[in-house]
Amino acid sequence: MEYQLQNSVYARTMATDGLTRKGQATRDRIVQAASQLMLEQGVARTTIEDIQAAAGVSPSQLYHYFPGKDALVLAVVDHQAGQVMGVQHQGLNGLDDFEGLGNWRDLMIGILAKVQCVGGCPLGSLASDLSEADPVARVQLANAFESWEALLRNGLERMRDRGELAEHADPGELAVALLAAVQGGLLLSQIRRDPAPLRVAVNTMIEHLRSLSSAGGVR
Amino acid sequence: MEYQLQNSVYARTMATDGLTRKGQATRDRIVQAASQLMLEQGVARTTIEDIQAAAGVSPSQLYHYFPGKDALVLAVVDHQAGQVMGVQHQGLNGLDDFEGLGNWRDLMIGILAKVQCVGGCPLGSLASDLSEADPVARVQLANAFESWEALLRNGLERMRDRGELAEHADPGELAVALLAAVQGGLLLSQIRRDPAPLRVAVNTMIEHLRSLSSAGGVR
DNA sequence: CGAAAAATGGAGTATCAACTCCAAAATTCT
DNA sequence: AGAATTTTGGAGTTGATACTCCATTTTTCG
Repeated sequence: MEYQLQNSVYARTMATDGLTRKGQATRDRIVQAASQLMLEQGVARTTIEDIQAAAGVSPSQLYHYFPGKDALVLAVVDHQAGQVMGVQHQGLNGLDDFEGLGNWRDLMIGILAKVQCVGGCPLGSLASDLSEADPVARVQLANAFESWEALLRNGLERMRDRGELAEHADPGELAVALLAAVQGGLLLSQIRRDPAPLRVAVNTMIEHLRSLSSAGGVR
Repeated sequence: MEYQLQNSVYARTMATDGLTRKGQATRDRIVQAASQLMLEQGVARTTIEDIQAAAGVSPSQLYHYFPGKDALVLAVVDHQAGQVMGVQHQGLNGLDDFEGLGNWRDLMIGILAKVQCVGGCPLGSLASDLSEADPVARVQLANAFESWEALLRNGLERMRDRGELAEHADPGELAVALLAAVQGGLLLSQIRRDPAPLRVAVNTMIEHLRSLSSAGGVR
């Protein structure tokens, strides 16, 4: 089963209907191009002209689908949230043991290596870029991280219910710590151009969870 | 003893001499203003004019001290690295037990709360902002993180030598994980405007270290 | 088919942002 | 003091960038 954003903030914010199939395709092409460029060079450094060229559209087309750059940025945030949550859903869906946790880690490291650590986390980069510049985007990103955290928390709760984690383990706090390890690890990996920091950060958190397993971890 | 950057990359890169006392003051004012603005709104969104206004200098003054924006950005990176390392040195200097680790955590949380989570980590924000846009700045930031990591590693090694950590604990990996927890926690705190994520992320890592204490942690 | 709606092409504009230039004032040094 | 050097003021230039406008083509739908 493919993951899908059921309640796109953007869809709620902005009319997506009244668009023909061709129109949808053009709009998608714009969002796609904008997302990649903004991930690679930052939001402010990405010009409308860059996006036009990459998407192969004219100015009038872009402004036909988006009132301005700000609106396009929100669409990009939405798109990247969907992408990231798709991967996380894939990696965390039905997670209930340490093997699943290892697969999730490997999934992320694989993706990071594939892009050679360029861009870091699409959500994390946008968050850092937009937190102080665009209050609307900040809230939207905060919600995306909330969902991500919930996904982790649910998985950890399943592990606890299943007896893989001790009773006194706090899935809520552990989810936050795990998410922070991922984000911090990705940032360090991005700046060092080396997947190792992400791997070490996540592995260390997994080790911590093991020490909280009902068995008491390896001693 | 006050912490001081002994080998400023900028100092090595750029002549700082031939400057009169007044000149130094003006230059410092520019770097100071640029650092704050770039932290608050990002590098690309901060205009030279913004900086001129905030520092109270004319265009010719700014270009008298810096060949262009890129050079100023490098000076800002250098300045922020010095600021952050100053705090970290203060928090980690002579660290050799869990009490010190708690003080270090409280120091960071206190600073974060003081600015109401705006801007996040000066180094982390610059790293995310410049990693893909400015290769020179990226290397400079990578070096700063390297120093930070070394500071952590040294502290953890002292703890291990002192018997606070088990023999098999790996200070190198734990330092990376701790740094990632700080960075990830700061990012989440910035986007949620709440110091809790940083606190939880760091506390979880400290808990992990406790589970690696020779005593075997609280059970 | 044919009218209405949607999509597109492309030239054009107004503003902003980085940077330049040169003369004048302040400071340093002998 | 006085020459050399550093610092400063501020108008001006060049190019980039977000956005507009309107005519034309394409698609939808009764």
